[in-house]
Amino acid sequence: MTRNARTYGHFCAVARALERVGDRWSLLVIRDLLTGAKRFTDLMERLGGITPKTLSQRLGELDDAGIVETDREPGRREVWYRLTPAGADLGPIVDGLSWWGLRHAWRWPQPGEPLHAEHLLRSAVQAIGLAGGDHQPARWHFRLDSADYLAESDGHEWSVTASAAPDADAPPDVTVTATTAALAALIFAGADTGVTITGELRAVQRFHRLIGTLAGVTGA
Amino acid sequence: MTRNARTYGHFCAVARALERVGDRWSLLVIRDLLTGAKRFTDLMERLGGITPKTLSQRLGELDDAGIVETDREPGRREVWYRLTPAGADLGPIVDGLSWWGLRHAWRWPQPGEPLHAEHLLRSAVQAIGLAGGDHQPARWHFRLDSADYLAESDGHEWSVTASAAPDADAPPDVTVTATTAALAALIFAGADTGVTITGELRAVQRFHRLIGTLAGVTGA
DNA sequence: CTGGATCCATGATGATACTG
DNA sequence: CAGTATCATCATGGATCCAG
Repeated sequence: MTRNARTYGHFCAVARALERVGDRWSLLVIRDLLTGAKRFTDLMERLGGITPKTLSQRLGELDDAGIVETDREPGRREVWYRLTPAGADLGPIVDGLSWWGLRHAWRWPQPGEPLHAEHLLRSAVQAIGLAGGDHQPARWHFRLDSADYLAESDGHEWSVTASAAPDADAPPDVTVTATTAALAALIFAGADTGVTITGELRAVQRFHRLIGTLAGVTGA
Repeated sequence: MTRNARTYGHFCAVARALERVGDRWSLLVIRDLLTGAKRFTDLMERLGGITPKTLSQRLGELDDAGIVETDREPGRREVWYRLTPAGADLGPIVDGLSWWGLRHAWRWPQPGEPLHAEHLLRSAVQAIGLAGGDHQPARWHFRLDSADYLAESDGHEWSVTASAAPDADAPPDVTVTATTAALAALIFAGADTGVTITGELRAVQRFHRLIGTLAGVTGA
């Protein structure tokens, strides 16, 4: 096993935290689990560039640290990884990094740089929050490249959930159907080709108003 | 030079941020600059365990990234490093890590683990905030191992500043004189041997009440 | 097919010593 | 005081392979 037990040797809570989540890739694994439980290959797909060895190692370390739970059921092939409550408490830190990255480390997509729906949605809702938003609840259902996502606001904070099939008990305000690339074009360039938005007129208008804020934030 | 230009290749603000501050030691350098500008050797002392080579490399990368500013004056030996506004914007992330570390990654001091006054004060004020505090402004002057620190609250957020000589225009509510080890003993074990606290009675009582919260937080 | 493990190359970090 | 230089070690990346 020989788990990475490198420490900083500081009696300091920041150093203690970084001993658990400061390794390369760790916070990105947590980022992708914040939108819901995933399998090894789901994570491999989102974490483009990670090697299976490193992912396996990180999941093991995060499990040891009580941040990730491994769900293996006898007779089931799939292994699901999910955040523990302690792992979910890292949400504000990931959001903070997203906020800072949007403010100070923005870069347009590089050639050949893969774009994942979840990462796009995270940036988008972060930008809405950064721009002030409108402090109203919202419930937006996205169907991108045949996968479902839910972006919702309680009027205060936004969150993104993956694999959220529409729920009859809590219908979305708007439903957006597109490819991830088409949604990116809408958000960054205002081009709505290939994007279908349904919902009540006012809700759709509000969606357009709020989603338009990302270009402004990054252009500043 | 050959600066570390490793990227994640994700079109994602979190990954963009981690490309700049995700390397080992980077956020600890930022942690120590958040309390004020420092020299190379000041940082070496606080970052126990870092090698001069790594510190030099990190400072160069953070300077390139616009997070740290290097202040060299001709004819002066000292080089001062300070955070830029973009660097100061990382404060909430460091505070978030401190909060999480206090909650989920606490460990009592290991044998031989050095304890730095700044790190102790950061944990202490973080714990006060975690425990709820009392949302009153405060201004506490510490003189620990012959160095000055100021912990202050605007009633909402706490901050720590190093090398803050007492300011006649804004006198502190309480003044605490001790060694770092003695203050740690007060905070963690309630032992006030070797700690001198001066100020108005009510302010001193409040200090004792608030500083007593850390043991409770970590014991939970 | 998913969920990894293994081997090797490379690059980042650590330890120690030394210098302008 | 503010770093560099050198060498050793460890973590990560890339490719391939394997078991259920």
